[in-house]
Amino acid sequence: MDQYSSSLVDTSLDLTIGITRMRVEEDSTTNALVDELKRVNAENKKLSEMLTLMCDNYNVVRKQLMEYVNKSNNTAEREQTSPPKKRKSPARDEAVSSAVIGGVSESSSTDQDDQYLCKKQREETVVKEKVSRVYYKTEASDTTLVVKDGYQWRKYGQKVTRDNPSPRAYFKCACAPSCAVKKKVQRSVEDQSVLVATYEGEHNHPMPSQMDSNNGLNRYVSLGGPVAPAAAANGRCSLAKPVDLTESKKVRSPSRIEFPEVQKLLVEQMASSLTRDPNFTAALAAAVTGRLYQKNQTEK
DNA sequence: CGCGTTTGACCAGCGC
DNA sequence: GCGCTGGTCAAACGCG
Repeated sequence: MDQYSSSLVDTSLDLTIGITRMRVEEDSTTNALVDELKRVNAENKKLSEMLTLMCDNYNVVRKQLMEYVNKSNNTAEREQTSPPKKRKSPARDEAVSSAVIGGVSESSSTDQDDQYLCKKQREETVVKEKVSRVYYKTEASDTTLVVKDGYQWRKYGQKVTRDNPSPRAYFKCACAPSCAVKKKVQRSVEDQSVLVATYEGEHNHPMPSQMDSNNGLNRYVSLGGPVAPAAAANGRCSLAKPVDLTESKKVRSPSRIEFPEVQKLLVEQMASSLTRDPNFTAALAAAVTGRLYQKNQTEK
């Protein structure tokens, strides 16, 4: 019996030792996981800081762009002394403020553009109307030239232009002639799923309907500009209704970017835009690997 | 039948 | 001056 008891004690001791060892191993594994988690968190924090820095830089650049555009508009308005010509210069020499929708941004300037700008620099720039360009990301299967920007439009023409195989549609605000805003919609040459809408003029009436701002096919974020259509909404503008300029200003004001949800959307769009840019991803990968390499070197 | 869209014709600016 | 091109007009057409 004593022998049995002693073997039982030995077995229980072995078990205790085994459990303790397992716990120690488990603890070390947990510690290793916690360390790894801390390391990943630190990396995430660094990346987050980088992104924040990029956001700050982006905001600074955007602010400078807006100031430049406003300055150009003011200068052009002062210089606007000659009678308006019916046919305008290409949109490139106009004060164009752009927006980014669905992660598609305005393409960078080409050599042709540079030549054009050099040529144009010698000429006096006359801006007749405020022009903004908005990019709408659509479904690739969607072949219509309709963008849901919250205003009611009447199509009055369609034309195939020389530089783009896809047709360009011409729209007038349905409130015309009281509102003389026009827009041109054409698919992007680079990406057929992107609709490029060029707005000319400024609505002198509030948006017919502002319902369900995120329900539409097209998601959009405006960087500000003379005409800033809100997202997907349908409705007919009423000529009988008095024009509510305060509401109109509320709708068009660039300050709406300060709304948290819009700001969040802006960040999402920007992040999406950046991650789609191979140059950016390459630069980001280089930065991350560089930091990891640096960290490994310091640990050794 | 009314309204919106389509589409060919026409107009006017621009470059050669 | 002529041709090219973008922009607009308006009759024809389709849909509800």
